[in-house]
Amino acid sequence: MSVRKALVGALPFGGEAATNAVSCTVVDGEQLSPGHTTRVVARRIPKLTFRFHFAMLNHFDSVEPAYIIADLMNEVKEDDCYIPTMVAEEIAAEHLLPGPKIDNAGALYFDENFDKGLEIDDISSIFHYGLKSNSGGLDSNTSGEGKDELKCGGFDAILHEDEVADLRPTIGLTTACEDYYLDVDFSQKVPELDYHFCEESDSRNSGSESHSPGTSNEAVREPESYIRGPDSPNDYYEMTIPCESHWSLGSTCGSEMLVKDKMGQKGLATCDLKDNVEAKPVAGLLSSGKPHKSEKKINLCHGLNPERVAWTSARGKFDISASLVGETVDGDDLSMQKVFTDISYEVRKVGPLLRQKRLRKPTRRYIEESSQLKSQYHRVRKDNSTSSSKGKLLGVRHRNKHQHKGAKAALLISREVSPGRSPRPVPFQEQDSSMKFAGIVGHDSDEEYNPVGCNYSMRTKRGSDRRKQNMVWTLSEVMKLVDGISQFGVGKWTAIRKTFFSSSSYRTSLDIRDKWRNLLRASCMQLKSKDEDERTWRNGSQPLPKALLQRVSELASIHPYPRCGSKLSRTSRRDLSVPLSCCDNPF
DNA sequence: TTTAGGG
DNA sequence: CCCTAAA
Repeated sequence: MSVRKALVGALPFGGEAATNAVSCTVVDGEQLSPGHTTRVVARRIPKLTFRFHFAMLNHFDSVEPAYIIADLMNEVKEDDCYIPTMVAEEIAAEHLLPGPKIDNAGALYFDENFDKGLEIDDISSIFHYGLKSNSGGLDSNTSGEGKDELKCGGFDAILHEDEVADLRPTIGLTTACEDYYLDVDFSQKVPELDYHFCEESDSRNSGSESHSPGTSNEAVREPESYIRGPDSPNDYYEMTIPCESHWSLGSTCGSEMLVKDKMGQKGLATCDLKDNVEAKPVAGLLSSGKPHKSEKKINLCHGLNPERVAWTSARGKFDISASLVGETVDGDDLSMQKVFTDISYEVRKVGPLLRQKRLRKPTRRYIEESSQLKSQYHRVRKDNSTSSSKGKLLGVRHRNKHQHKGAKAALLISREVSPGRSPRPVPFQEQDSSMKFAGIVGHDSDEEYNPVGCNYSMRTKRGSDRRKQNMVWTLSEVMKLVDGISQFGVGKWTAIRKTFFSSSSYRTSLDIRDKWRNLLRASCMQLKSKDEDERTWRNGSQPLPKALLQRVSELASIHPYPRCGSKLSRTSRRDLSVPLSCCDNPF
């Protein structure tokens, strides 16, 4: 049996990818890394199918996608197994098959016949221009014969149907999926799933109607697509895309190229298999139905960023089948929206991830920013609910908060919904100094605090929305802090937070500790200058009651702050003209 | 992950 | 309020 090699795509391990005609399910848990091989199960599925892990989308450093260069057999039968070869070499565009036309600038053009190749009858030609397994370069042989470099010795390790079914549940298993459909009736979901196509692949695939957009098969599909966040970040999901993918990216890794979808819309795309994928549609590249007037920019990165991209491929090039951007909503919740607006797909919760990696909790800043974006996003959705959902593009910008190692990636998602609407997230209405008095009301109702509301202040610098929050400490909060100190002592900030600030999620243990340190200085200062306590509250805040500060001093003597010596006293000496060391032993 | 220290 | 180091 002749074995041909084709690029299957980039997968998270444990994932599933598909070419246009053959889906490839990674069935073992080996981490896909360059040079490694893994078993996949090939199926004929007239869809682009891949499975992905939501943690990829949700967390910064969870799963590194891998890239599969699969060796496809000449004639792939259903449930055939083959061994893909993992390669890491770049794929040169000039080695691509003549299917897409390549000009001297490296631009790839896909004409109308491009999608014809999706038909199963043409699979031999699809994968004819495969990749050499060892070199990673494309086999430029055009004789029509594939290489036999990879024997089918792995067939003795063929997984059977039931084993595969563990990874690929049927459509009936959609109970968990329902939670992830947003704002759309469930009846609108796409009923077709890969297993259905598997069973009738031969008959369906031979006809062109199942591969042409706008046909009856396509007409029933719900164009609106979105992905809802997971209830558990360790779950992974399956996304099925009909193979009527309208556009494809070339395979030149690391270089920019011009791509053109079948609708004739062009775009710039940059592919870097290791680091990122960037697609800059020039004019409606990602929206074949309605070209966009304004340019859209989409950055799709994996690695440290929550934006992910999944690939499928055919004919030795990459086809970006879906592009996802992440947006944390509340904590670990996540909301996704695909970049494609003209291809319907659905996301199903499949099951737990094969291998769990360490997850990093999104930073508070990230959560706040994303929730901000979400609120804006929903407003935008509402405003545009009557208009076509097509054409929505996500401009994704990510930035690193610092250039340090570890790169805490914070994500800025700017959405362009219609020309003229600002793509930038609108910060909360900036609060003036009046809010600083709002908290000093004396009643003990911190639950009435709305962290995103009137008491939330955000300092925004032009261009870069730094989320700085100035949550004014209310008197009741200070009292609760004092109570916490008296109960737990100094240093048990988490216990204090959980006990006394459980309703104030915006008060972290670090905030509490910082406040205590400030209270120490304040109480110390008050003791030093008893008669001019008002002067020091020049910042607009009202002074704390002397009794409270007195109690702070008492608690400071009982629970001395650790190492209250050098630096803190120096700053307090500078700022408040009072050495903090006086608080160590006020009595 | 929490705490301490410093800015 | 932020950041990092250290535990």
